[in-house]
Amino acid sequence: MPWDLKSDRPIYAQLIEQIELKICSGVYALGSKLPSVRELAQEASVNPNTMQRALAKLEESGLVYANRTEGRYVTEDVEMVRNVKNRLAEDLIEEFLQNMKRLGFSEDEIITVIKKISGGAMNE
Amino acid sequence: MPWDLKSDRPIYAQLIEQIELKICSGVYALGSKLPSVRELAQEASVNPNTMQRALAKLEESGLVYANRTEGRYVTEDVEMVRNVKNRLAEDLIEEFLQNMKRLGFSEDEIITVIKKISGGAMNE
DNA sequence: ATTATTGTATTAACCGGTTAATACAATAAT
DNA sequence: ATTATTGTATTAACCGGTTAATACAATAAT
Repeated sequence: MPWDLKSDRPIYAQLIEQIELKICSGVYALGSKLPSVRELAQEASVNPNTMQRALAKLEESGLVYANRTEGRYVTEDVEMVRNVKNRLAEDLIEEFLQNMKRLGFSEDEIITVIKKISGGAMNE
Repeated sequence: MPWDLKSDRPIYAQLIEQIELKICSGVYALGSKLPSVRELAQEASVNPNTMQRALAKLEESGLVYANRTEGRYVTEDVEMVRNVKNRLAEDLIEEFLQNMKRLGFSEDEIITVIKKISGGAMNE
């Protein structure tokens, strides 16, 4: 899974999202050790400072924690990860519905169209 | 409908989207005259240059056109607007599905959750 | 003991989007 | 004819995110 960063938004914010996603989806398991700042930065092709900034924010929110010279770990708090996952999902859904409605789609139409597309060639 | 611009992405890009939305949803009707650059800029609380930039881009794509000193108009091309609307909807859906899947939701789960939320207190 | 790797911090340069101020030609409105 | 409004253009300043280079203390690995 590539990091696919777009240039139309601050990179550090995108990094936060991507890491949250990886934690929620299990790519980075609960309690597991994260790659080092420098490794992650190289992986994502960004400056270590930028990655550091993203990680610091994630630390604020409690999703990861750092042991000074040992490395960084994903929280063991299952509840917290579940909450983050739910929050992310709700945000995605609300924003999506809002935009579709602005485009002039009704809720029924939205569901119909999603079924059609998600059944189709979407999967890659 | 306010312009609700966020600071985490280039404003001109957001302006383009918002104007596209307003055209697709009929707030700015086909062939109708748009407010002047200065008016629009004031409405959206941005610098006229920034609004001008967004409009210039929309002009490139053909969705609006300018008559030098007369003002700016929405295209009369129904087909074009329909296409834009479909493209915007598809983009929204694809991005949404992609993100939800990354979070670990299956297509069935997505539809279930959308039904639940869209039936609920979403509407404002 | 020495070395390599960890997170962390600092400073300066860079870069693109945004604002600000201003000007101009064309023309609709008066 | 004069005036106001239109889109358009230009230049400089500003600002926040990003990069770059570098350094440091702590400690795991050797």
